Amino acid sequence: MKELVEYRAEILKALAQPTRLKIIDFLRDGERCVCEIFPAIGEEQSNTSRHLNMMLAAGVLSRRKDGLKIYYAIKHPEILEVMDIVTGIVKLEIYGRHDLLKAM
Amino acid sequence: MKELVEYRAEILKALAQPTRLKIIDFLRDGERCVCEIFPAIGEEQSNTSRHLNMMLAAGVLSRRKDGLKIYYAIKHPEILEVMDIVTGIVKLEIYGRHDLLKAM
DNA sequence: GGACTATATGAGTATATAGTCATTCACTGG
DNA sequence: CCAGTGAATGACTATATACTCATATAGTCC
Repeated sequence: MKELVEYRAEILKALAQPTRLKIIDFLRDGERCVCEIFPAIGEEQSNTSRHLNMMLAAGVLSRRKDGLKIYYAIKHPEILEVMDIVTGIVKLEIYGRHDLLKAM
Repeated sequence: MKELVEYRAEILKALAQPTRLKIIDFLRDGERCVCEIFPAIGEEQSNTSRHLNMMLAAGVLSRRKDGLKIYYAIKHPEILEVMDIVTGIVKLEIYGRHDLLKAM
């Protein structure tokens, strides 16, 4: 039986990867189908599909079928709160480092 | 030069692992030395040290030396907010699954 | 049914990760 | 300086991860 700490790790791990972060960012304003997602983030369809399924399994995304298309959405709005907090921490951290000057 | 999305992933990754979550949980009430941390979480000293250093590098922990001992602490209180939000999501998720009945 | 579109998956590769055991480094007090 | 304690690191192993290319599924429309 899975421990609470493992469930927490699973959710955080589902967020802790650049490609998946791009997907989350892209889904901020609402659900999108795979055919919109993978060109937007610049990844292959197959790779994007795997990441989407992984986040679905972790409970981070939800999925809806509509004919041929499959729409994914952020399942819990709290995920976006987490993202905002982490972005804030990054900004704090960046002023203490010397290797990033862009994308602010 | 590292992208913003990579910094975010780095911080989230530093949190997304059971052993590291145990460390974070243990550091909730304040700084602790390595000699207190590794027995508390039930891991080897060397393994604990690696995780601590990893979280330090990611900007999640801070470190203070005092003689022989090295004290680690959670660097940003926002980290704890993230943890609380994720715990809340896990609890929501668990009621939709069937493989966890404990530790609530 | 057949052509077509959207998504998922199998198989493979290269790299990253978590962990162990043994050793080294850093600091302290006698 | 030496013995002892606390923390970090080297070397290694086993497993997980991200990705690619090719193929398989599932649904649509003629």
